[in-house]
Amino acid sequence: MSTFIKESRPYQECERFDPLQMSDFQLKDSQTVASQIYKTLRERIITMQLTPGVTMSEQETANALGVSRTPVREAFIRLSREKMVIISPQRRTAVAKISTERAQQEHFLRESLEQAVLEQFVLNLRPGAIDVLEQVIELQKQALLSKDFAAFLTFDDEFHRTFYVETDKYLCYQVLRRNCFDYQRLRYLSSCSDEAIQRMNLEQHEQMVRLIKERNLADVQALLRRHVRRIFDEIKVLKERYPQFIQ
Amino acid sequence: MSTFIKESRPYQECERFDPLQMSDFQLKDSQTVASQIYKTLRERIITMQLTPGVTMSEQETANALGVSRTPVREAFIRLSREKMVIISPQRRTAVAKISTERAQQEHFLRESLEQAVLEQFVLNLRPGAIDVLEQVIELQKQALLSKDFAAFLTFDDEFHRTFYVETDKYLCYQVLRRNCFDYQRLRYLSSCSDEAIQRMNLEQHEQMVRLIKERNLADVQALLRRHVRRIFDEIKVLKERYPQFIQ
DNA sequence: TCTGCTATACTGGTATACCACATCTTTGGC
DNA sequence: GCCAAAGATGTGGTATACCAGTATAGCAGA
Repeated sequence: MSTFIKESRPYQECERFDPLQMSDFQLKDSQTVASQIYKTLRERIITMQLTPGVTMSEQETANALGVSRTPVREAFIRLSREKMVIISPQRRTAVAKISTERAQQEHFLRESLEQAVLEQFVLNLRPGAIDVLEQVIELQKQALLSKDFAAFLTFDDEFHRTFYVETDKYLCYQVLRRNCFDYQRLRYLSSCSDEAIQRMNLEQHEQMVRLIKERNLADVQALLRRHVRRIFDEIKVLKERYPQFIQ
Repeated sequence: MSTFIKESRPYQECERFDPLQMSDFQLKDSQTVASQIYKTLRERIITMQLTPGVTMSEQETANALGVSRTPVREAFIRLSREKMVIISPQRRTAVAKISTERAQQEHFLRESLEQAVLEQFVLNLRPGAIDVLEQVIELQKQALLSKDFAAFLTFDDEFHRTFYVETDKYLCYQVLRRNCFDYQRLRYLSSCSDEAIQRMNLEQHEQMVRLIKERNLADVQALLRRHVRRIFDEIKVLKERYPQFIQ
């Protein structure tokens, strides 16, 4: 029943989170401190700036950010609920390693949901919806040209998000975002390391738009399946390249 | 962008959570206090013992339970992340009303996922899986005979959970549980008030098992669709019966 | 009776202090 | 040199105190 990961290495050898990484953190008045810390840490974990296995202390993070432990703790609790960090009471808190088992189930969830959403999208196509997709693709092209990989992934998300927005399924999209965390990290590892993958991603998006224009539901669903499953062909490669991150 | 619900009534008229309801709460050493409070409140909200709209104070809850505000606050934060309560900073915290919009999207999520899981279940039917389903149905029958409605709903969940367990999709099941909260509350309101609905539920389960035995995927998926959509035929009735709970 | 001001009580957000417990380090015996 | 016991250190969990902002009630003036 215990939820924490037993580390074979002694704690003293565990890599620790370097608080200096947070030096550019600036507090805004418009949100609660806890919420800002949560978002910052989440972003840094997904983009692998905080790598899996790294130990994070509530106290150290609070010191580095110049706030008390309370809001930091609230942020940690949120992260642990979403399995981004593993809290071992009285022991330590660490960034969770990427679980391929988890990523596969997250993928299953995403594929099942997005197939259904895509069906609704194609069957009730709103005038102008295609334009939105094509605009996003244009932004992706520009990001690719300027080699801004982070922006490219943001627009990739935006492309898929459009299906949910247009079919009034935005809450479903949020559930997906909050629960497909290991899948996202794998995707980040994969895309950022290889420009060819991003180009293929872009081509598939363009092909999807063409098929949607033709109202070709069967083919667009098949393409989406291949599109989101791509990451699994690369898991083996990623596992060899980043064995310390993936379990 | 604001997430809190504007109440038209002055706060003084808002119904408040009666701490005496928690008088049977007993602390166990095996879990953290925060976790126990969370589970207790969650259970009471889902089973409508804590009704939508009721105001809950961190301090009052802490007093009633004989603990400090800190673990209570952590429980509240968890609940608010799952949209079970709405925290209005510096104003109040209240049990969220049931949103039909939310329930519909939760239903869409469940239907999309469970259809896919059911397909895997039927295509890779494990010997003994049918037995598990039939055992659960037997338990439901007994609960129905003894008019134990809460137990009936538990076994109903257990029936559907079996599909996820057998197909190694348990993490997907957990995502569903944690995100189909308004759907669950509607189902509770519906089932507990009408024994006929429970009988129909049971019959549909039996029919599903028969179709699964025949490996009749198309019909069992169609039946599942009708099965989980049943609740939506009743929303109008529920909305008239409990206008104060549903928005 | 109505309106607007103000004092007060109360809310949730944050800071701080303390605790039990896991781990690490030192120590003292052989 | 080894190893176990004892103390030191650090962790997350909990309790308490304080803060800024909000709602309420009561009062003052019309």
